[in-house]
Amino acid sequence: MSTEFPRDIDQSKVPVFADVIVPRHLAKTFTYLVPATLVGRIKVGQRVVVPFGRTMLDGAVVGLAHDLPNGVSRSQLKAIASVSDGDSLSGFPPGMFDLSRQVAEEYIAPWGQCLRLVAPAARTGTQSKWCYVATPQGRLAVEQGKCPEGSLPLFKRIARRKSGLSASTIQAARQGADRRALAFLEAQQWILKSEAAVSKRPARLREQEEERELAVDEFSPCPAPDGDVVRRIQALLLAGRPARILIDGVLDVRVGIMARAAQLALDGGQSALIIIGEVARAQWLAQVLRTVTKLPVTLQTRRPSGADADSSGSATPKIVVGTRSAIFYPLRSAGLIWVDGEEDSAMKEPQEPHYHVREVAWMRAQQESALLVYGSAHPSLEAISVREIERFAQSREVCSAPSIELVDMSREFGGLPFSPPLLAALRTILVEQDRAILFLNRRGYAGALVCRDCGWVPRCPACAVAFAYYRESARLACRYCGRKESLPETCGACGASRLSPIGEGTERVEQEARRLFPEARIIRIDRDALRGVAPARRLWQQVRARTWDILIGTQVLFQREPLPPVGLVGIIDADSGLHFPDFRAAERTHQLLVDAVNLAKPATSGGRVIVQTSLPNHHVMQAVAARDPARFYDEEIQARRLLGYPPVQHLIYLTVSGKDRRLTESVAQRWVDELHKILAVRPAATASGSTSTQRGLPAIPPGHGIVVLGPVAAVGVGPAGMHGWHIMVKGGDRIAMRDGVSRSLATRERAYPGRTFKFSVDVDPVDMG
DNA sequence: AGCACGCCGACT
DNA sequence: GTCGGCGTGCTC
Repeated sequence: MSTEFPRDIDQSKVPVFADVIVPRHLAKTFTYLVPATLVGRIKVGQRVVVPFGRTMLDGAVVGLAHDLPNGVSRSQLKAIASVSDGDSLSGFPPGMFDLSRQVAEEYIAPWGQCLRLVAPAARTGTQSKWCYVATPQGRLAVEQGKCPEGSLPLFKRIARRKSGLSASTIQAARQGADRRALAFLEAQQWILKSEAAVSKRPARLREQEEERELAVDEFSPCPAPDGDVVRRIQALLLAGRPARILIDGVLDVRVGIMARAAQLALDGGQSALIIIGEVARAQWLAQVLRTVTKLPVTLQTRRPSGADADSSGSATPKIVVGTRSAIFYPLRSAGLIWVDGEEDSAMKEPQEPHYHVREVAWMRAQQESALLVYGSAHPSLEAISVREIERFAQSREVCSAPSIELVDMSREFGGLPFSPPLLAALRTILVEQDRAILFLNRRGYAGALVCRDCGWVPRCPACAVAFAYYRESARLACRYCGRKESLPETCGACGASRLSPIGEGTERVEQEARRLFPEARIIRIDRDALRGVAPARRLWQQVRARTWDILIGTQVLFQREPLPPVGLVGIIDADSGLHFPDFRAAERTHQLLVDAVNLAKPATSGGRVIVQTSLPNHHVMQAVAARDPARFYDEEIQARRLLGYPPVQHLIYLTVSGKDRRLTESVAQRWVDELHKILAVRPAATASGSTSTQRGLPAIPPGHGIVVLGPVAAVGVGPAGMHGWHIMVKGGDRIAMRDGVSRSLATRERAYPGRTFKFSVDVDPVDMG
C-alpha cells in the first residue's frame, strides 16, 4: 500500500497531476489531471469528485506532481470533476483526513476504505435510499424504438439492473446530457424513482420506539464527588494537552463522573464524545445524560449521514453519545472523548478496516489535544498496560458489595446444576419474596472437553489455549497453531475418565428450576428466547416489570440498560468460559463474573452471590471471591508475558479464503513462507519449544522474536462453499510486524489478482476464528 | 469494492 | 431463440 506521506508541491508550476484515492477496496492511487479552473484549490487532503469507470466517486487528493507517474500515459488520464466543499474548504472535517490515513496505516487497510469512515456519507457508498428502475412501458417503448438516441445508453444502463440503479451513482455523474436524459426518461415514466430494496427506515423507527421504553427513571447515577477524579479531569481539560486516564468503577459511579466531565467540557466551550458498545446502551446512556445534565445530547448510533453531520463539524459544543463508528463523528472541538467499556468486543470493527475504538480514540485525542477517558468496571489488560495512563479506581465501598461464596463443584452433586448452598439460598429468596438471577455462561458452548470430576481441560501445549473438540472426527485441534491430537481416554490431571463436552447440562437449568420451584415465576433471557422483535420486547418488559422471582439469563443480560439489583445471584457454571479457545478466555470470564456479581444488592441489604466452579483455585475465581481484581490482573499479565500474548506482545491475524480448500491452503502456506522471509523469523516450531536452528538468519533479540503460526483451517465461518485458512503473526515489534504484513499483503494481492483468493488482515484481533 | 463484459442453463 | 445466472477484468 502506498502510504508515503502526502506531498505538496510548488504550486506555481503547471500542469499538475493529482494522486487520488477512492472509497473502494483498492490499495493504489489514481492519477488525474487538475483542470486549470481548479489549480488553486487542489491540495493534498482535498475531497474531490472524480470520474471513475462509468461512475463518479468521492475521493481525496493524497499527492500532487508535475510529472506523470510511470506506466500511465497522459491520454488515459481523466480530469477531476469538482471539489467537494460544504462548510470546510477541504470537504473533510478538520483533522479527519489525517485520521483516516492513520487508521489505514495502523490497520493495514486501503486508505480509500478508511476515507468512508470519516467522510459524511452524503455521496460515498450505495447507502442512497433511492434507485431508478425501468418500467414495463419503458422497456416496451424502447423495444419499439421510440427512445431518442441521447437517452438510450442511460436507459439501457438502468434497465439491465433488475433491482434498479442507485440514484447516487447516476446523480453524481449526471451532467449535461445525462441530466436531460434522466429528466426525459422519468417524465415519460419509462423509469421510476423508487425506494431501494433495503430501506433503513423500519430499523430506525423501531429504535426510536425502544428508546421511549427505556427505564431511565429507575437509575440514579452516583453524584460525582468533587474528589480526585473530577478535579483531575478538570485540570486535564483545561491543560489542553492530549492525555489518557482510566476510570475503573461500576456503572453508576462512572455515569456520575461522566456527566460531570461532559459538563466541564461544555463549560469550557468544548464538546464531549462518548462511545459505548451496544446500541441499546447508547440510547439508555443518552437519556440518562439528558436527564442528569440538562444539556443537549445527540445520539449517534450509526455512521453520520449527510443530513446530520455537516462536513466541518458541529459549531456549537454538545454531547454526542454513540456506538463504535461515532468515534469519527465530526465535532469542531472535542475536548473530552470517553470510551465506556473499552474492553467490550463491540469496540472492534468486524469489517475492513478492523479498527479498535480504544486506539482510534487515542489517535483522535492526540490530534485534537483532547482528554481521553477509558471507563470500565473491568478494564482490559491493554488499557491498564498503557504506559502513561493515569488510573483511578473508584471501587465500590466494601459495604455496598454483596457477599460472595465459591462452591466447589468438582467434588459434589453429581452433575446437578444446583449445589446445595445455591438451592438453600434460592429457597430463602423465595420465602423472603426477593428475586434471584441465575447466570449461565453460554460462551462455553463453543466446544471444548472438560473433566467432570476436576474441571481439567485439554490444552495445546504450545499455545496454552483450550483445544477445540470436533465431535464428528473425534479429535482435538488447536485453533491457533493447528496442532491436532486424538481424544484423551482419561483426564490429564486426576486420571478420571469422565471427559465430556462443556455446556452439556446447562439447558437443564430452567427445567430443573421449574421442577424444584413450581410455585416460582421463572423467566429465561438468552439469545434463543430473544429471537424476534416482539418476543424480545415482551421479555424485556417482563424483566423491567419484575414479574418474576427467578431470572435465568446469559450474557445478553448486560447488553441493555442496567438491571435493578437482586438479593441473590447464582453463577451456575462460572468456569465454562475459561475453556473457550481464546487467549482472552480468562479475562472474558473475569469480566462476566464481575458483571454478574454487580447484579446483586449490597451485603448490607442481604445481597449474596454464589459462584459454582470446578476450579475454585483459578485466579479468576480467587479474584472474584476476594473482590480483589489485582489478583486477577497480576497473574493474568504474568501468563500473557510467559506465552507472548497481548498486551505484552502483538498479534496480527491473517485470513486467506477461496473456493478450493487445498489450493487455498497452499496459497496461505506461501504467505507464511513469505512472511518468514520478510520478517526474518524463526519457524514457529522453534518458538514453541523444539530446537531446530535456521541458518543465515539474523539473531533475534530475546523477547522480540516474531513468530508466524499456521495456516490453520477456519472453523465453519464464512459463506458456504468457501474455505478459510488463518495465519497468526505474533511478536513484540509491532512496527516491524505491521510493515512486514503490509508488504507481504501487497505482493500476495499482486501474485493472485482477481477474486479467486481473498486476503484479509486483522491487526490486534479481538475475536478470532 | 462496484460495475460491466462475456459465456452457459430455464423460460416466453 | 433470449433472459439472466455469476465468473473474470478494469477502474487514472
